[in-house]
Amino acid sequence: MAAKWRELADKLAEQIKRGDYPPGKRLPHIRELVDAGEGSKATVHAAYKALEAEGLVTSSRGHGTVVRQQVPLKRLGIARYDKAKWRDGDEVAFIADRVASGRSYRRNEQTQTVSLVEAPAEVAAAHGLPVGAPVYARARLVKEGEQPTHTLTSYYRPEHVEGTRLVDPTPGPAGRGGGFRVLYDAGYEIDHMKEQIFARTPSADEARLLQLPAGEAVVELHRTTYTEDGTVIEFAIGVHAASRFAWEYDFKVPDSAGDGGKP
Amino acid sequence: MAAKWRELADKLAEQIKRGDYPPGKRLPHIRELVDAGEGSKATVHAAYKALEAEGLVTSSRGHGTVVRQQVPLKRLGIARYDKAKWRDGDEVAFIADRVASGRSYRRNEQTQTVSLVEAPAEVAAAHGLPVGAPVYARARLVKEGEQPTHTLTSYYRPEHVEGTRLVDPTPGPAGRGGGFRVLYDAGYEIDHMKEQIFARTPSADEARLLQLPAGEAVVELHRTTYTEDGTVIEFAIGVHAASRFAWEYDFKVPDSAGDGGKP
DNA sequence: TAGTGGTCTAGACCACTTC
DNA sequence: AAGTGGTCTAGACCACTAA
Repeated sequence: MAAKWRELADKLAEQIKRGDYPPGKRLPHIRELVDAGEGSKATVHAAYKALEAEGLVTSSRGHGTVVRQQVPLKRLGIARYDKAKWRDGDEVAFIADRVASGRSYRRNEQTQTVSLVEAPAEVAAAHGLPVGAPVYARARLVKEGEQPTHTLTSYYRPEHVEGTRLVDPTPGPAGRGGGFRVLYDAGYEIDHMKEQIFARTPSADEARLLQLPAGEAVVELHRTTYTEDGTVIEFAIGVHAASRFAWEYDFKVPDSAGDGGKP
Repeated sequence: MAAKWRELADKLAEQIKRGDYPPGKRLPHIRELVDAGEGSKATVHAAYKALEAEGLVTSSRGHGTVVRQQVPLKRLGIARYDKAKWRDGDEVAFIADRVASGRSYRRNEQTQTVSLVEAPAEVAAAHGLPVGAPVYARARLVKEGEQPTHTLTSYYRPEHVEGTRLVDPTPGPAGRGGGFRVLYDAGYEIDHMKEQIFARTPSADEARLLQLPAGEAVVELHRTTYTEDGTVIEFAIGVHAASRFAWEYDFKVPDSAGDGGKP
């Protein structure tokens, strides 16, 4: 026999999936269910908290508990890095992606701060530097309308970016073409990349910054960008609200014994 | 002022990260903290539940609350599909990957069931079939020792696999070379793939099957495998415990205006 | 100001593990 | 049998939102 709060949560989840409570609709108030004999306030509250952790509803004080809108996943394919977009056009990679998916675009949806910091271990390893070496960190918080969707922090070696727009401490987006364009103009053309992806529980800070509902995970992306000769020109760490993104990769099946997939 | 249970949870999390409670060590019992004036039993319990949701500890009745062992992420690169491994050798892709990372390998770490089912929407779309068309589903549950790590269900079109070892209803692994080898022997050589990745909250069923601690997310992987002429020969859905895997992809930066990255 | 969800207490009982 | 975490109650008060 499952716990009472579990049974109640499952019952409500079932009703939500059946459509009894469409997205945006309020669930019964906690006290109503208490009066209806579903248990004490703490029990009903536990059920609601479980539904929130499962991503089905969001609760807010003074307002109620409403069924969450399921926003479609934004699909991130490697086409978002297409050189034509940032070299010849006027689009930053992440924005180009949004344009392609038909969503609106506003200039102030990205905030940025640049600072010179001591390289953390992961950053140092990616750049082949000793831990604590000075690197430029360019941190962005990206929003979709009012809602933050992810953070993205790029780390550069000082000798690559000093004197460029990238390290201009004035807050604001990198401007026409974005960071890759600035590097290109500085003589560093990006050639290939490595992306590493995993999901984890957000820290309390990240949950606040990204306004994550209780129980939502984040996906961390590590992107290493190389020039043709293998120099690491950028290492970036992204932290994404898990419910908003999917990643997509196409590749040939490798064949180390033949010639059928070796890059 | 944060809630009392939040403060307690943060304090304990801090102590865990500082090393006061190394992995495997028991945290103070709930009643001890109640006696120490940290709050009522419900309050301390809420703090412990938060720590569990954050992946730091696991609680069990009659036993106590212990600090979780942080297993290193298993890195999944596309090299795990190397043709040389399954075509010329004796290894299944996922096992080859484990051998490469120096872990032990046991035959019975994978269970398998095969059945003919009506294609769900996603499967039908991937194979270009109408929803409900018959497809073979080959479902595996993969374990690392005693602990389940992920499920992987492959869907095949009947005309591709009928009469092969793949649809042998006898439970057990696919045998020498794995599924790709069977397809290769049947005249279908895999050539390229598409992988889609996203994280989400597990269903109650998945949490039970994968023995997930409260609050741990799953990563869902959709893998479409093509022959050289573009025929979809396998569509697979994997559900992975988020804390155990990372994915890794290398690729050229595309250039739709030139020749520098077009596959 | 009224109504919402969120926190907290004190105490009871239950389910499970260990001895 | 003793001790653990888990559930549940009844009731109080707090923080926030909307009319």
